[in-house]
Order: sequence, then C-alpha cells, then structure tokens
Amino acid sequence: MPSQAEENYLKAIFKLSGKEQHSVSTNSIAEELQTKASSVSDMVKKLSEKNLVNYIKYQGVSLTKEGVVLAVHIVRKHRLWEVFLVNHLHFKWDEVHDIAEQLEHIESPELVARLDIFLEHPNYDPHGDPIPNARGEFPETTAIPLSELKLSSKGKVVAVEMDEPSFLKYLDKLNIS
Amino acid sequence: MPSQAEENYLKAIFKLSGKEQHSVSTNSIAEELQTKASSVSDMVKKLSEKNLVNYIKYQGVSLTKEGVVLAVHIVRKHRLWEVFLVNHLHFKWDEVHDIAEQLEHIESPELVARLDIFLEHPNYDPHGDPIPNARGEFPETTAIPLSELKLSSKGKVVAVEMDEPSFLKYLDKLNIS
DNA sequence: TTATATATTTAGATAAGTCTAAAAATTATG
DNA sequence: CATAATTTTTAGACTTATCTAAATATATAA
Repeated sequence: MPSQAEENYLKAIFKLSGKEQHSVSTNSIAEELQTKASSVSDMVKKLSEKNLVNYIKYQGVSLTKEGVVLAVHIVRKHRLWEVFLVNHLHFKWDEVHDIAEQLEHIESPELVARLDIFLEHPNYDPHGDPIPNARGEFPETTAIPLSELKLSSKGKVVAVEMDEPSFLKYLDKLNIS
Repeated sequence: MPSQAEENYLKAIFKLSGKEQHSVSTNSIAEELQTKASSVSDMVKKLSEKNLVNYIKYQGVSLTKEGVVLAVHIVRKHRLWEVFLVNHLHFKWDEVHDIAEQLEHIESPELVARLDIFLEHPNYDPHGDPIPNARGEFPETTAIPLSELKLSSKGKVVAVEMDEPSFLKYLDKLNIS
C-alpha cells in the first residue's frame, strides 16, 4: 500500500501522461504537485524501486502496469466521492475537489465497493469525468472536444477538463452544466 | 490544525481521562495507541507547547479546554461517519471502527455540517455512543451501567463501551443490539 | 560545434514521528 | 527509610518527505 504522498505522485503522473500514457518530465510533475523538481527526483526513484514507474535518469517518467492500476483506483475513489458529495450532501461542483482529494486516500476496498453500490454505479462524476469500474475499465465516451465541434452545429456538454473552482463558477454563470 | 498523529493523541487522552477528565499516565496513552512510552513523552511535550494539554513531567497529562474542544470534534466526526457507514452503506456495527478511524481525520467543517444534516442530526452512533453536536455538547443520557442494574429488573441496552469487533460479534450472537 | 540556457539530479539539511537503550524520577517493599 | 522495582524521560538513531544550493546532463542558438 503506497503512502499518501506516493499516491499523489501516481495520480499526477497518470493525469499528465494522457490517454496514451506517454512519459512525462520531472518538471511537469513538480508543477502539477506544487513542489520542487528535486523532490520529484527523489520520489520517482523510490517509485521506480517499487516497480510503479519506469524511470531513466534525465529521460522522463511513465507508469508501469502496476502503477496504472493503482493510479486508476485512486481516480475511481476520487470521482466516486465527488458523486457522493454533490448528489447526496448537495455540495456544488466547484466545492468538492479538495475534499475528494482527502477522501481518495481512505484505504478500504469494502468501503469503495459499498459506496459504488450506494451511488448506483455511476459512470461519470459531477464534472463529467468517467469513473473507472472496479476492474479499472473506463466507460466508453463518444464525446469530442468543443474545439473540434463545427460552427453552428449543436451538442451537449458532458465533461469539463479543468477543475479550478473559479472556472467552474464561470461556467455556472453562463448556464453551462 | 493538528496533524493526524496529534489528533490521535488528543482522542486517546480524551477517552482515557473519562467524564471528569482526570489526568492520565504516559504509559496508559502508549498502550491505548499501541506505541512506546518514549514516543508519548515526545508528543505530549509538543502538545503542551501548543497548549492542548497540561503536562508536568512525571505527573501525568490532561487536556486543556482547547484540547477538549478538538478531541470532542474528532469524536463527533468519528461517530457521524459510523452512522453513515452502518445506516447508509449497510456495514455491520463491528466493521466500521477502522474505517471511521481514517475518516475522522478528513478536514472540512462544511463536510461535517452537511454530513450531519444528511444523517438527520443523529444523537447516537451504532454502538450507542452519544454524538456531540456542532457546539461540542453531548446529548443527555439517563442510562446506567449494566453492573448497576438490579437483579430481575428490566432494561433496554442503549450503548456498548467496548468496540472490539469480536466482542460486538458475540453480542450479536446473543441477540443483544 | 562550441557556448549558453534550461532541465534534472545529487548532496546535505530540516521537520515530524517513531524507536531502542540508558538515565532519572517516582513508587513500592522489606 | 533505604533499597528495589517500576515508570517516565532523555539521548541518539532512523524513516519519510521535503527543501536549497551546487553539480551535471541535455537542449538551444549563434
């Protein structure tokens, strides 16, 4: 079981690596986690020894299969908790990120399983992000980025990449949900 | 905001000090937290500097007013989460302690307030322990310990002190709930 | 392709929390 | 009341995670 700090690194690397899980730089991880590159070097070395990342000095970092499994599981927990916070505790979608950031580190497979049932196996979180199932598989999406939508054609917004509260509030003001 | 370790010490001291909050020994804290007395000495010194405990070397430890406020707040969170786990996620009462032990450290006053509303302001947790309200006040109880109940008089069990899963399972077997 | 700028890693320091072993204080016993 | 037993504290070490500053590698540009 990885420490909270390790989990945060795995999640950051997973996020930065994109769909194809390309390797990412020390610096980008440092920026994502608001920390120093030297700290990232240290931690990445440790994760490498645990076989959670592939790491060649000066050449970037990528998750191993095992690392991806763990990262996806953390993402799953984060997004399930967001659903709970918004749908049942009636938080607004721009208020839940920091709390879910804490809840995602709670260690209990039983808890995740039961939360998933309680929430009725949601496929998307309040920001429209897909929630992987217990096997780590993401639901299919046919959505395309707004930047690729042709002028004057219609669509339905299903997801928002950014999770900064200020931006989400701005969308609220435009009645985009 | 105290660290998780500090919170665990505050909670342990609160529990051991009983209703009258008498002072407790380093050793008893060590046993409660499954740690060494030397670790307790260190931590208690730190808590004393933060004015969360009264501490005179070799003479025992007690919580200050400020310490009690924090400890009660942690107890409140712990017990609210237990209600959630049992009533909504359908855990059994002997399964929730360790998970609540983690959840109690989540830092968000908004979360506690909303959880309390969601649960409809419960006064007791699944073990019958009273849940302090947001002001830190415990609900009144007229209950008396089973050891003081007269022979062949009747009563209703409203609370169980021990929280060891094995004991709780035993009560289940006796149909005591 | 050599010099410069940028990115990354290493070395050494720090803080929190824990531990073992030794020292000191308190309590119990003869 | 002096000595033994117990409890508590201190001293020093270790681990995790972080930082700053210096060193090294890679990338860029003249």
